[in-house]
Amino acid sequence: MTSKIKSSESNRRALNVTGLRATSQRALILEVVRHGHLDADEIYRQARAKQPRLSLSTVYRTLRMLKKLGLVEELHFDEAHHHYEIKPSSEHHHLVCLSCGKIVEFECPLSPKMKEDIARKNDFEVTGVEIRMTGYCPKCRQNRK
Amino acid sequence: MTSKIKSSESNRRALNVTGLRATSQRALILEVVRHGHLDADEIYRQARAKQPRLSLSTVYRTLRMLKKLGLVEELHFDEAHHHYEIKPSSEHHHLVCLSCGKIVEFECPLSPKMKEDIARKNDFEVTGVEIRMTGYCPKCRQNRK
DNA sequence: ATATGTGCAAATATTTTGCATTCGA
DNA sequence: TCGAATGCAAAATATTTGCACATAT
Repeated sequence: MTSKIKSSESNRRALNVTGLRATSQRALILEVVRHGHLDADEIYRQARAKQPRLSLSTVYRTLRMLKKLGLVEELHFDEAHHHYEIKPSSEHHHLVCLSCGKIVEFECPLSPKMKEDIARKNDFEVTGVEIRMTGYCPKCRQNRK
Repeated sequence: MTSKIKSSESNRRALNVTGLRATSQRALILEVVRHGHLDADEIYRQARAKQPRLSLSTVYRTLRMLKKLGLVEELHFDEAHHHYEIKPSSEHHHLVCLSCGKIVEFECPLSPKMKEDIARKNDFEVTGVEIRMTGYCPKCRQNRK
């Protein structure tokens, strides 16, 4: 298991590379985002447990910047707000349980082929692919019965 | 070209089938949604041109209901709000130009295979698939040069 | 006639911004 | 030191709700 100190240092390093100031807030937010597919408010709540004076504005500002830097990705699920995750090294997609909200990531070997296919057919330069599937996880299917 | 009267009647019929009241507002909103991938505010503005007393609440309420009935689908693009479209008879997906916002629909022959594959691997019952690609349309690529 | 739907205004939720103060480099 | 980042409060944007009145069936 990665120690807190180690990942905190790695977050700081990640920030330094960008030329931006490595503040405790940014390192903390980055650390929280590592833990899952969270929305701004959840990130805020979790982060405030460690740094009570943190403001929600800072969370939003930091997420926007991390997104622009390509360190985190913004996900668009059913809700009116966004979710965030650390930008995955390899492209991956999401399977969302409509009953419990659980999010499972999956890889899609067919994706590159699909991307190329669609790009050619529509004469687009395709820069991103996002696949979202919805359905019911094993646990929720069982509870229904 | 479909006449206004004809499509208005067909909208009314679509509503009657559901057991709900076919009000002029609902028929109008359904009619506007037919025209493209619009967000609530655009639908409101276009609809108000024909029915100035229409309220934005009614637009939201109607969209929510049409969604629940399965007549329209909610799309999740980059923005903080939603877009809506008439529920397509065959599954289709979206290609969004990051420069001009143009939305192109596409079919994905690989989708059923992919769906089955992911469902099996994750033991999910998959009910929906949404593929969103982003990139640059031919026109915008040309303007850049 | 009556339950359902609408408009309006106000509430709620989400995200952004202005500005005085604080803090990292 | 000094420009960049933060916190706070207020604004902007998106969506929902309560209630009196209107309307489809």
